[in-house]
Amino acid sequence: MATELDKTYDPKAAQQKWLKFWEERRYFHSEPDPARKPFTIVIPPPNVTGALHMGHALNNTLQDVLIRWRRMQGYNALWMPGTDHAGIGTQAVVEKRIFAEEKKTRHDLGREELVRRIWQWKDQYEKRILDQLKQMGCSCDWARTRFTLDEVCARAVRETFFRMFRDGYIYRGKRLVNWDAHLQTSVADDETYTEDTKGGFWTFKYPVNGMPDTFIRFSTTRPETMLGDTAVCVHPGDERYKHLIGKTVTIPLNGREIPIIADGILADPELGTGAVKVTPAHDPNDYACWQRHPEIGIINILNPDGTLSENGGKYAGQDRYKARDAVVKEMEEKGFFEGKEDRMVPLKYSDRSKTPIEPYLSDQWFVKMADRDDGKPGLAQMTMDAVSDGRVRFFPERYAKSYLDWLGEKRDWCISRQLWWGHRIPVWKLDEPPGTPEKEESRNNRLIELQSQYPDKIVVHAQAIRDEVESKTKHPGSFFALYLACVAPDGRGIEEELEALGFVQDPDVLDTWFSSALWPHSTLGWPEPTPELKYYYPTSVLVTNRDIITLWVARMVLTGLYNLNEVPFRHVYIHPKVMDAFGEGMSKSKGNGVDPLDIIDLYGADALRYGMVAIATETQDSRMPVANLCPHCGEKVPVKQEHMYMRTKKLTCPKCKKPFRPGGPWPQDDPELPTAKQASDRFEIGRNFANKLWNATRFLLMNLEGYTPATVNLAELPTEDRWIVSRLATTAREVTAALEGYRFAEVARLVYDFTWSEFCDWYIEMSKGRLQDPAARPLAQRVLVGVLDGILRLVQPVMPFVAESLWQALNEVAPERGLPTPSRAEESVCIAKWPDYPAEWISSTVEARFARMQELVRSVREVRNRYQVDSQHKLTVVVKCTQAVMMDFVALAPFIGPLARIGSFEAGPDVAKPKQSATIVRPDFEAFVGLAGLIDPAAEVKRGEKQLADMRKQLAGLTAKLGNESYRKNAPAEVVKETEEKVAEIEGQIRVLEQTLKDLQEG
RNA sequence: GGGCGCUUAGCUCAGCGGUAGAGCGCUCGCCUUACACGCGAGAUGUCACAGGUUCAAAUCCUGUAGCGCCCACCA
Repeated sequence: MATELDKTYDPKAAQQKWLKFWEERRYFHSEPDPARKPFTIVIPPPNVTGALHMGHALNNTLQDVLIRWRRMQGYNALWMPGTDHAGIGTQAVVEKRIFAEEKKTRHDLGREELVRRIWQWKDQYEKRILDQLKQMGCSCDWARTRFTLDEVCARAVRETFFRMFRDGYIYRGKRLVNWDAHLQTSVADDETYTEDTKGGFWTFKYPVNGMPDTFIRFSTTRPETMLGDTAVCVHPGDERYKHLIGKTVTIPLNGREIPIIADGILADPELGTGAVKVTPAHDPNDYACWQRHPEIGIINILNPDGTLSENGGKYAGQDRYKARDAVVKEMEEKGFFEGKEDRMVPLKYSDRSKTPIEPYLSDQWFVKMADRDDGKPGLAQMTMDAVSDGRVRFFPERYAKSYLDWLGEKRDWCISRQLWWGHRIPVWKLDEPPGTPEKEESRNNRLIELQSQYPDKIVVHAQAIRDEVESKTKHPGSFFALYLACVAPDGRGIEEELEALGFVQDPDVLDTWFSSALWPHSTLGWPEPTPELKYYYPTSVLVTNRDIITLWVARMVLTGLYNLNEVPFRHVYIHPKVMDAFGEGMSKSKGNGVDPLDIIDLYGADALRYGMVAIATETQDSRMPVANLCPHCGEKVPVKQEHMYMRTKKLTCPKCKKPFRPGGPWPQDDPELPTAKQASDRFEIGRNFANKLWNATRFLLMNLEGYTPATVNLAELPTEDRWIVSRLATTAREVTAALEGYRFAEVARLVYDFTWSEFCDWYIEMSKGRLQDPAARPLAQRVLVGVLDGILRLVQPVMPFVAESLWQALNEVAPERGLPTPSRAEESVCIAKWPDYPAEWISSTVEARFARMQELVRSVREVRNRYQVDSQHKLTVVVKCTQAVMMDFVALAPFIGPLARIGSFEAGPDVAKPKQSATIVRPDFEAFVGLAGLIDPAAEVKRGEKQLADMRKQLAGLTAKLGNESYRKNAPAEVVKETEEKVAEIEGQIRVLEQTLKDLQEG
């Protein structure tokens, strides 16, 4: 009859089988259906650059748990999948590869060809990433997969840009940006890292004009920027320099005369010489100073490639580092060099090219975040309000602070990147030098015509832009007319018209976050009024990492409010980080990652998922010690700290002495060495748990012969049945509450403990006897099946593969099941109803009674183990307890092993206290276990005395407590009562022990 | 420098006002006919440190130290 299950769970077979099954049945596909409530999550789109790592495993497992749970609850659940084009990252990777393979740069290939190549890369990696997600069991609606650069998303990007441009939120300006001279693009602050680098700290002096032999001394780490100095700055209150303020100095390198100014923010009298050179175009602080003192001017001395521009005078064309040496040499020769100190200086590097960042003045596009001139809240404020007033809630709550603090700075958002891979900025510009009035007029007329012809498709901003660099150097006071025309998404004809007029499209692309920011609505088809958008938006919850609260979460709220006047999601759940064994974040540069696919391979997807859920506690990041499995002999080689910092590329197996390279999601390129797979003990729990579930079900299936579904009467159930039903109902409630509060680790713990420690260790064990008894068997079967049914439902969101395997097996043998009245089980556990058992099932009385039974059993087992009583030996047990307890105890007899006799003091003194016995003293009963011929009275006395001492100590503590007047006065009555009861109990136990010890000593 | 978090059994972590918990590891005994990815029993902790609040503190407050993360800055 029963389906035969193997002895152990085979995750690989299950994964293969059920992935296909789910896909075929389209359980994860969702269509708008106004009759049902939606539950929607949009995936944080993984970058197409890389491989999935543990962070992804965690992030996506948690989303899947929520989606699967809500789906079971009857929600129309949609998990929208997709990937992110990740501008800089992807372009850099592909460029690097092309250079390695073909020795060609992007300039050799040209824009079109490079972009084509990146698309090829994207197609390959997107497929791989989505496949990895599938392997994890993610129940996404794959038919809806989006990509941040696909047509649907592109349209949303252009539409948003157009609206923001039209409304004056997007502007073009000159700003100091982090310039990557190697990739020749600006990079965002978060795309840089700072590293202490060996550098110099030079001190120079400039001669003060009109004051012979007077110099002003200053220090710098970048001497070449002297060429771009436009002032020297001192603190207004600095007595040493007060008399020099307003004077000028001459830069010896180029003879330029620059003022000495006072600025209390820039200059710190405590630091260095107290005087600072000011290079507005190449230092963020100096730039800020220039904004306070615009009269000093600003001079850009760098070209985009990192060489000096014509403003560098005789150094023009030299690389900035060469120029640095040359400048130092010239200053030294001219006698203005005061000394050099070797120093470790913190230097900003580009994360992508690993080259030092240059602060660089360039044209960029910005989104204005500040409050509006008309006093209405600006974009930042609007975005903050959504969280302040609770339209968006953070879990855990404390993360709202990061969000609000960051937005509170209301810093403009630089959205342009000098890349080729991304959404091209939909602005055409005309910035020729001023022409003849006639020419300009005809052009203006044409522009006006265009605007009236396509009123909703084109916005032209004609701005008088003062080019700060030029105005101070070549054409003081002159202005350029600059036309910026933004074209709406479907304005093809207009673009050509503009180009005919001499307009050129801006070559830059948008910051990746600009398109990611639209993700919750762009994926649903916005700006089209699609049924999806109407039905699924706003989404239910966003599950993400704390690192991108500002970069991504805040900006999604911003664009959601701006485009739809509605937040993109109700809840934001921020999960912990997975750290390595030494408490450091996992990253490619540290080489300390773990590949989730290795874990799936070794432990199964269910184990990976269980591990991820168990790790997701509310406050703490989680460490994950890993080992490499030697590819030659399979030996586990633990990863040590030194492996991390050295970024070890080769390890030698301590057992077989053969070399291999360590594993991870980012393995080094080395075809010579075999790569290790990685293991971590932390996933054994999940693997073992899956196996436990498997075998519990296997046991049932072996004992379901003759199973007949029928209603069970709760009131007539034996104690253990009432107990397991009560525990199941309690557990289901607690699991639901934990999920509602995003307390994932608790979910894992609850399900595990109930299944293992209660259902398997006690209930199944107790059912064994009943299953042999034809009278008791049918009921035992019904309750067993009913409880297992509930467990599989509760397990499904976390471990869907094993749950489905067992559900299907159970469906073959017991398709009609459930408590108290059976019904036909759903065809898949994925779409089974989430358990919500009636409150009447829960009985604290029954649970307390059963706890006492457990205590009883454990006590006897303890004695058995202490005296190494073998399984043949028959015990005599005498218990002092009530009739009811006695009945329970008799029922429990099989647990205690063979019994000669069992008796009770209060149920009837039919059994005399055994002569040679071990004593059990427990809160609810006293028992003596007869151990004729086995007992060692001396040992028993010794043990008893120790126990007695402990109890007296405890008693003394409690008595003292009760003697404390403040305690009696202030502590809650029930606490005092509990203490009193405890004291009475211990006193009773002490008496029993004392008597027993006396008996023992007397023989 | 600012913010946030962490410090509990050898390891990884729960607990977050009323007598210290789990998994792994360890000790002892078990191939008990679901499971050795298992069963039963056991040992193991001044809950980082110092103050404070309270009848009562691992739990709340303040400070110190160490670790981590985020943000800012470093002429």
